[in-house]
Amino acid sequence: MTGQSGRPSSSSDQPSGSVDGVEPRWLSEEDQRTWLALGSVLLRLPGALDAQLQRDAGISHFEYVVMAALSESPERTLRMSILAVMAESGLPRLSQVVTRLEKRGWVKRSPDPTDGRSTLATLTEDGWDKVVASAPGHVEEVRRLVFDPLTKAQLRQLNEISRRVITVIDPDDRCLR
Amino acid sequence: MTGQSGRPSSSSDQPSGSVDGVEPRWLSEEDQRTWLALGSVLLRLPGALDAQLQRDAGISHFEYVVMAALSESPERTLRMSILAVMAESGLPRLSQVVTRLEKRGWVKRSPDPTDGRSTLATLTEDGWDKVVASAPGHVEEVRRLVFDPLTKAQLRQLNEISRRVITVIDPDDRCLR
DNA sequence: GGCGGTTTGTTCAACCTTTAACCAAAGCGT
DNA sequence: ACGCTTTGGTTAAAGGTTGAACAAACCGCC
Repeated sequence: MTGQSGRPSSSSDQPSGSVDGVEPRWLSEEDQRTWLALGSVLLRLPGALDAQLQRDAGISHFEYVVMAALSESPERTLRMSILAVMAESGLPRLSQVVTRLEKRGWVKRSPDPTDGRSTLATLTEDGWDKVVASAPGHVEEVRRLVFDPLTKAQLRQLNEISRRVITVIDPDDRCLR
Repeated sequence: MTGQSGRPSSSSDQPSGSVDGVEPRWLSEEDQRTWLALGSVLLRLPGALDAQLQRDAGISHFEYVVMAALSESPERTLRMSILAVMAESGLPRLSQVVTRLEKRGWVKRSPDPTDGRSTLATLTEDGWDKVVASAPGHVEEVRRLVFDPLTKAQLRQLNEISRRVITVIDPDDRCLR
């Protein structure tokens, strides 16, 4: 119930005599149901993904994303700022996660020779093994929760729907390529 | 980039000679793009909603949901445990948020006369005013980010898609009614 | 070459969430 | 009525995230 947009069932219901000038366009019954369902997905899908990785691999989804991004980069290395963009997180958050991963021996930091300000994060051999070991289970879960229950047509729609929503939230986004 | 399922571009790529027996079914190129886009929505839509409410009303999305749920209940009152289910949160989280809302004068607690264990949360007059004041802006944002950019057909699909995903995550869910 | 302004990254503090422990009241069998 | 278990809720501690402040290095311009 993230959604349903909590329109209090006021006494002055549908009529257009609002206090502040314009009467808000409330959601229709059907739209409310849609919003309710979407809200639930928004709230639970990330949790479910996290749970699987935590359970089977002992890492958070975010940690996985960071290591996965490194694993696909040349030299398995990325600058912190680039990595932050790819992981859709701020620098502080990334910095602490990398510290955590470094302590576990999966990532190591090194100064960038070409730019004294920036740091390079590199996935270690152990880190690569960790990603390889974790990926199948994670992919399987993604497939089970999202791709298997939907038809091909729905997946195409889901792609287009997501794309449109993102465009509104952040018009200049790298996710659209 | 929550998603893309971080399949490390291994040297042993598509072939089915896996170490642990079964080769995972990787995602197709197109599915990866879909997953990437969905991941971005999962990550940013909640943030965008929170941002709007924080900016315009000074409350979090969760606080709004709690108050909205109360505003639609008889007597504007709900038992904590029921409210927790409706807000899709655990009791501890709810308890602290209600404490916060109580301090702001928007909610008050009272013991349940019919059951000495449980507590009733009631939306005060001020709380009701707060919800009424916040709702239009929130609904407008939901509409702007999700409903306006999508076609009627896409909204129907989105409803069905969400429903299916939730069913897999949590087969016995009250959201389906 | 040196000075201001900007980028990059880390650290610190405040806040929120989650997990576990805890207490009080209710149900329930004897 | 007495214990035992279950349910409802709060509290305490631990972990993670966000925002502000800070240090270091680069860049452009004089």
